[in-house]
Formats: sequence, structure tokens, C-alpha cells
Amino acid sequence: MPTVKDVAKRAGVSVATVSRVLNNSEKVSEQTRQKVLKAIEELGFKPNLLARNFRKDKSNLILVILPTIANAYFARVVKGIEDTARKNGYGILLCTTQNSPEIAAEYLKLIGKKQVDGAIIASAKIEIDFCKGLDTRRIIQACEFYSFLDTSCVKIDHKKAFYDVVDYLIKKGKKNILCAIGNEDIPSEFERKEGYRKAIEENGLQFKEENVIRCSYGWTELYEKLKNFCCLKKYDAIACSSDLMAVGAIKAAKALGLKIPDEFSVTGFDNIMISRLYEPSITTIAQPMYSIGEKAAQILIDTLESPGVFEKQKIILPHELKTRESA
Amino acid sequence: MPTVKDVAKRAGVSVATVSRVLNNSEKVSEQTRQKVLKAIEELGFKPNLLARNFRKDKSNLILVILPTIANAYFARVVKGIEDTARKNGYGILLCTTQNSPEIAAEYLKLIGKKQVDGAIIASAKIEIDFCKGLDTRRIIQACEFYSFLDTSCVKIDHKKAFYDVVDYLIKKGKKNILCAIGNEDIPSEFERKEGYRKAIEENGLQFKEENVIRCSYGWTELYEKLKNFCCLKKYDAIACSSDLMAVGAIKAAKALGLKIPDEFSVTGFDNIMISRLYEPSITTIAQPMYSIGEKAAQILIDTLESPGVFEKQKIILPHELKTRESA
DNA sequence: CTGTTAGCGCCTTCAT
DNA sequence: ATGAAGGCGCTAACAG
Repeated sequence: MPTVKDVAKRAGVSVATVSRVLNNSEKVSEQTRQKVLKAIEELGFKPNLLARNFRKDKSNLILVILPTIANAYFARVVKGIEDTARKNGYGILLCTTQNSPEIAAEYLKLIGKKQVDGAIIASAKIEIDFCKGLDTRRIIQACEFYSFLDTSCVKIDHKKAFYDVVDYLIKKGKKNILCAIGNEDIPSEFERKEGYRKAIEENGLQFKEENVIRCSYGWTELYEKLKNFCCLKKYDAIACSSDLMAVGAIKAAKALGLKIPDEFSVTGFDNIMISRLYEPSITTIAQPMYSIGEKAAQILIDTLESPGVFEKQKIILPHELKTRESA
Repeated sequence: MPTVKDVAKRAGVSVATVSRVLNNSEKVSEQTRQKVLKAIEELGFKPNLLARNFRKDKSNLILVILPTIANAYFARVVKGIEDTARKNGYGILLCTTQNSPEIAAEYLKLIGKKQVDGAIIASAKIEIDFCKGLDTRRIIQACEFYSFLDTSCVKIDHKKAFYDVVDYLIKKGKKNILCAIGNEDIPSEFERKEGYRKAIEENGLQFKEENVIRCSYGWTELYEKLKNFCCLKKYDAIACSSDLMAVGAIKAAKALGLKIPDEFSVTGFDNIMISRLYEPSITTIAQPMYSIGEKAAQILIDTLESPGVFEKQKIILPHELKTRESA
């Protein structure tokens, strides 16, 4: 593998000049530049990024941590990040944690070791004990915000979003509305529950803790729970915290012979493909996934490249209620 | 940021010894090791991977190129790669190309520039002109194999898979079977078409080019085509090259009032989640996606780490016919 | 078992 | 506009 030295020799210039050409420095005469370019071409020289990055103390890599990509939601976020990163000359190092805080922690250490310049944590579960000594200016939280990690973040207002969808159900005449959410130790799930509560109470109905079902994001668990729910017929709607949960709810309602949406309405969350494809199609909340990724990446890159101090930002992007057949 | 030098000074040893401790070299007395560890702890020293990688001429990064991850199929492949990579101390640099050969080419150059140690091309479209001068020992093709790039590969036998599913349809009594595939310049699509042809002919039916429909992998295009297909009722089945195509076909058949599977059978490909969830659930071919990723990563890593010459391998993994309601 | 030392390839002052 | 030279942090001979 030829090095700058070889190029320099062949072009009859110094390595400094070769380096200047490589980095598009202005201060090289056109004639010299051509000589160097020719030598590079002839030698098939390729700059060694391992050396360059080391010298510049910069990896041009952004770590992206998420629970999984087997989920169209996260796939869009990643795409937003990736496109923005590429546009700015960065690559992305992918880490899917299956919500293991240990794995997230292990990868976050790469910042201190300079393997990556910064990280975007997109919904991946993290724990306070694993976040000691992290450089919070090099980290952005996306979709989800754990307040114990003092970083910038980009997300939607989950409380408002869930409020909107429950309010919509009530305006449609529903009165006994269930709520299916994930574990409340996840900030967004807690927010969503609060949105449910607010919509219920503001509309003069009564909030009951027992109407809040906790389950995983897939469709099976909620399906099983509802199918065996002795008195599902007492209720006329359910607001779910994911589109897959909504599928589970619809399957259960169908199994019990309930007409959707007249006898029983179902709403989802995230607007993944299935919510459009399913029959009935599912009323849901669309998050601007691509924009979240894009914005998160942009803030991170700006921070990394701005010399001064950047303030931590909390960006709230707008969500959208997609009304379809299920409610 | 403290360096090995600082650690050495504090521990009262040489940098070489610190380096030995860092790299778990056996040749350090337990006592010295403890001293060094203590100094590392007290100083909060973190090895600079930019420097280490440069010195070792190794990035410990594997480039993964795919058309998209907004597709459960690829997400599983990536997971297989990622898990295997992590287990072996590698990270993965993600590149989604939307099937742009230019973008793929651009990223593949990172091998020559040593930003990554090797690459796995998983189904992403590549072009011969962009593949000049690539080190084929550092590249594995997964899922798809373009023969102009002489690399190892890991995939299923697409011809056999499509043969199996069409044969299944015929055994079920279907006689006029359509075939919906993607563009034939994609090797696997060509193979699948050959599988279709073989099953038709081996069963004494007549292969007709006009029964082969070409369309994109999403559900809409095939849906539109079939809905306006004047004589869909002449046919009693369609074998599709993706599960989403199958959804489109089912939607069209339903729209024309055809009973599935009795009047019209539909099969998909890939066994993505929707094929189980959809109603009717979709008969399809399951590819061992995770294993493909896993195996591809393992071969690549073995090649990278074996000093000698590795032979190019062609690994064919088994597929599986999942019979469900749609056929 | 431990220390000394020479780079890895590149960029970047500092001269000229 | 160009060249000479130092050094980024680490590892790996080699010497002892």
C-alpha cells in the first residue's frame, strides 16, 4: 500500500504538499496539484483513514443505539440519522440492545475511547448507574428521554399525543375506554398514561387505574389478556400504545364477536405499515420518525463541530392523528 | 485525557508494561499488573482506540450494506451479523443504499481506506463497473449473489424454494398459476422464475411467459395490476416473490370476490410478520435470515483473522415452506 | 519479567 | 507556494 511518502517521491514534492492536496487546501498551485493527483492515480494511493482519524483525533462515526431495528418505527429513525450523517461525512455504528442497559453502556464507552465521536440513543433502555462519566455533549436522546442523563433530546409530546387520541375516542361517543400501555418505568409510557388520564378527566369521565392494562408491545400478550377479560363488553374502546397491541385488541374483539368500530373501537400508536394494511385499518398516531432521526443527527453533528459550548436542546416535534377504520 | 505514558509514570513502570496489561499479555507479574490497574483506575485512563487501531492496522469494523432496513427481513439479517460481530469484538457500520449501486460503491471504498476491515453486502444492488479493485477476500455476499464479484456467499437456493412453493400449489390441485416476481436482473429473482418454470413443466403443465408478472416488492403495484387484470378469474393461484406482493394479490382477489384459497390461492416469500398476522394468513417461504447474517459474519471474520488464504465459500442454507390459510 | 525505542501514516505548525 | 520536522498514542520487536 503506497503512502503519502510514496506519492510525494513520485510527484517530486514533499509529503506536506501531498497532504494539502488530499485535504483540498487552497494553497497549492494548480500545476503542483496536478502532479500530485497524477502520482496518486498512478500509484493507486488511498489515504489510510486509520492514520488520518488518529491524527485528527476524530472518527467521523456516530454510534446509534436502539432496542431493535426489527420494527419499522426504528428503521425510519435510523434512516433519518444515516442520511444526515452521510451528508455530513459521518458513518453510523449500529448497536441494537434488545433493551439491555448493559449492552448500551458497553457501547457508550466507545465515546470515551474515541472509537465514535458521539452517540444517539433512540429509545434504548439505559440505567443511571451505567451513565457515570459520560460526556453528555456527545450524546443525544431521541424518541425517548431519560432525565437522569442530561443530554439534548428530540421527541414528540407523548402526553399530548395520547390525549389527542383518547379525546378523539370520547368525541366519537365512547365512554368506557381502556388503555393499554407498556411498562411505566419507560418515560414515554408514563407520559402516555398521563395523557389518557387527562383526556378522561377533562371530559368529565372518571379515571380508573384498573382500566389501564400493562403489556408488551407485541400483539399476542394483549390479545390473550383481552380474550380472557371477563367483561370486555363493558367497554367500548381501547387506546393502545403500539400498533401491534392494536392488532391484538382487534383480534380479541373479533373473537368475541364485537363489531369494530361501532361496538368497540381500537387505536394504535406509531403508524407502522401494518396499521394501514390491516383490516380494519387502524387509527393511530404518526410520529415524524425520519425527522426525529434527522434532527437528532443534525444537533449532534453541530455540537461536535462547533468549537464553543452548545446548549442542551429539547426539541418537540409534532405528531399526527391518523383516523382510519378501527375508531 | 491520560495516556499510557501517564499511567506508566504513575505506576512506576514503562509504557510497554502498561501496554502489556492493556492487552492481557501473560508476561506480567501479578504485582506489576495490580500496580498498573490501580494507576489506570486512579487516572481514569481509557485506551485511545483511534491510536490502537491505527497501530494495529485494524478497525474492528464490518461494513454492512443493504437496500433498506425498513423491512423485517433485512432487520433479522443485520441482527445475525451484529450479534456475531459483537461476540468477536467487531462493530458494524451500517449503510442502506435504497439499491443505489453508487452509494454501495462509495462505502465499499472504505475497505481500501481501512475505515472498515471488511464488508457484507446483503442484497444491496451492485454494479460490475463499481467493483474494480476491490479486495474480494474482505467481502461476503449474503442473501443475493452477483457472480461478477467473486466473493464467498451465504444464501438459500431460490430456485428450489420457488419450485417448492409452486409444486405445493400444483399438488393442491391448482392448474393455472401466475407468478409475480421482481426485476430479473436481480439474480435471486431470475432463480425464482426458473424454479417456477421447473415446477410447472415437471408437473406436465405449460409454462407461459405471459403468466409471469413483474412488479415491485410492495403491495400496491401488484394490487393495481391484478385488480385491472381482465381475466384474473381464468387463474386459480399466484406465487409471489414477497409477502407484501401476496398481500396485494389477496386484496385484489378479495376485491373481485374470489374465495381464498378455494377459488384463488396466494403464496408469499420471506415469512415476515405480516404473513402470520394477515387475514387470511399467508403461505410463504421462510428464509433463515438470522443464520444467513450469522454465517456471513462468521466467514468474514474467520477470513480476516486467518493468516493463510481462505477459499471462497458458497453456503446454501435451508429454506422452509410455511403453509397457512392463503394456499 | 521489564524497559528502551522505533515507528505506524498522516497532518500541521514553522520556516523559507 | 512549498518543505522540513515533530508528534498524535499505542504496540511490538529487541535487549537485558
